[in-house]
Amino acid sequence: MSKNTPTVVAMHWFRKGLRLHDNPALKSALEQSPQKFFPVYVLDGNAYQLLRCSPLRANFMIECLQDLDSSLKKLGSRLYVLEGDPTIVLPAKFEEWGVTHLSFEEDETGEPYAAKRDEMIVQKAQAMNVNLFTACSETLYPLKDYMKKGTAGGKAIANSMGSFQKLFNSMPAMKKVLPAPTKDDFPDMKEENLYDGEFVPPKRPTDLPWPRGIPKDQVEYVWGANDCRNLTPAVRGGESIARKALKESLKDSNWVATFEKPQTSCTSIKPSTTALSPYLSWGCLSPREVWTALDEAISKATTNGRSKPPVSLHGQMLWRDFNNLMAHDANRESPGCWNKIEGNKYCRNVPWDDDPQLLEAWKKGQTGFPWIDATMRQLRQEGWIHHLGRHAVACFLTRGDLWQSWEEGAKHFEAELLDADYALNGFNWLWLSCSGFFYQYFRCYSPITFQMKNDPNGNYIRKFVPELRNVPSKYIYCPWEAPSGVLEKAGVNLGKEYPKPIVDHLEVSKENMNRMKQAYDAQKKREAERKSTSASKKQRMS
DNA sequence: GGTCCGTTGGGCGC
DNA sequence: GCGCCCAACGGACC
Repeated sequence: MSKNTPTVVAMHWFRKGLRLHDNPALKSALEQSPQKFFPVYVLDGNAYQLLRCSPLRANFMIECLQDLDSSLKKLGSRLYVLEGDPTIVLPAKFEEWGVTHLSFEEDETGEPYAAKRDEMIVQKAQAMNVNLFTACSETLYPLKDYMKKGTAGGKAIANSMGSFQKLFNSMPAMKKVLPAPTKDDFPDMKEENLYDGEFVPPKRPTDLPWPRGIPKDQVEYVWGANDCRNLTPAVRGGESIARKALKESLKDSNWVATFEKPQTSCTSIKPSTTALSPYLSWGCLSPREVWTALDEAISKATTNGRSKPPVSLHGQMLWRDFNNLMAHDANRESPGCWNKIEGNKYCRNVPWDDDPQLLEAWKKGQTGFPWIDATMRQLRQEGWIHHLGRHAVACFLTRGDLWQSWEEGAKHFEAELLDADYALNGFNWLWLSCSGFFYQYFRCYSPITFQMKNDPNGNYIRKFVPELRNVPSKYIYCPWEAPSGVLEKAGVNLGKEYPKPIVDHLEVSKENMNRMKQAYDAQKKREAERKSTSASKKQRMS
């Protein structure tokens, strides 16, 4: 290196996108041929991913960071884990390490914490003459590209799956999947620059920072040393294990080619779907790589049958992009509205009740409806539930039975699901509560009969609600209908070992349909009034 | 204003 | 396992 060559010190900032494969921002930073390279992750207790975060989720994140660190070490590098507010911690490191180039994957959904954070970092980096390299690799296409194409000529952006599919099919060829960097791509860092023993990734949830400015007794989840001891995560975190899982789940090419989501089971003990969603939401897997892997698997299939979007596996990837696009569009007009009722243009305002006891019973799996409770307990136990199970419990909490706000349900899912995803979670809660995108509120999931035909023996309930494991199949979905002798023999006193149903499903679901109709009518009225006011305003002005 | 559609409802009869 | 009705939503398109 000649004396006059300025030193290139690059930093790649991992946030989501916790992977080395198909990581275009990481690649572009390495392409600057840096003399020093710092892959960093910032643990911020106030980040939305940590603020309300179950022990299983915290543990999953730690596994992702540990894996990233060990993969980087194999390439002669390592992960530098910092702690605090990134907008303060990172500029300090720019200074200390002499950073000249910063790369990161863009967050396009407009999630408020990320949006504010990135705006601030970009400002500070520019002020400090740090060159920025960003890339969109969270979705199959950049959301801004969908927006551009989908609103050309003053069109409204696609807001149904059908119209989104048309938009998707009109997009140009997808970007190629990038290989992971190799040892040669990394600079030789002198030992003193590796900061051995410093900035090490957390090993257990208790190593994670607390939210700042929130008293400990008001933090919803306290990460104790033994919190994960009795829990059994559905999947383990990290890019390495994610790549194995991808290969494994797509090896039966006929299964991949004929996959139809509604035909999969939500009462099977092991996931009947790919269960790759946690890897996509944390970015351990690249969506484009999954898409390509699906193409490859299907090309090897020997059956004639081919499932199609929206129910096929490709279709599941499309749903993901569509949901991200909707979150992006909603937040573009009203920042941070996506997981809220207020100000969300895609959300109808339904006057939900606010009953903490009902909400708590739902969260704990103590509603007295065995299948609902089993599903909610699987969520707590494993951090994952089948999509249709999510439908049923979401319907139950909101328009179906308990009439509680979907915002509360969404918060709980965000905290407990390993695959919690800002865009997808918001979309599905809007959908299930009939607040947006889906409006057929007279189609209501039965908390009793919906799964009877798929799991007549109630094995799923027996696993997750062990109090009921000896109840005969005939009554396993509705123990309150069993003669007392039958329950006694099974060792269950309703109201003691297991609760009586907290509502009368037939009664409240009927009632709630009427409330839904009233809410819709009220919304129509409000809209008509708004229209006539704005029309008369216009008239007055002219 | 009419018609058709919307990833995965429930219940009945056949 | 399929077709049909239940009572009836909004939105796109004509």
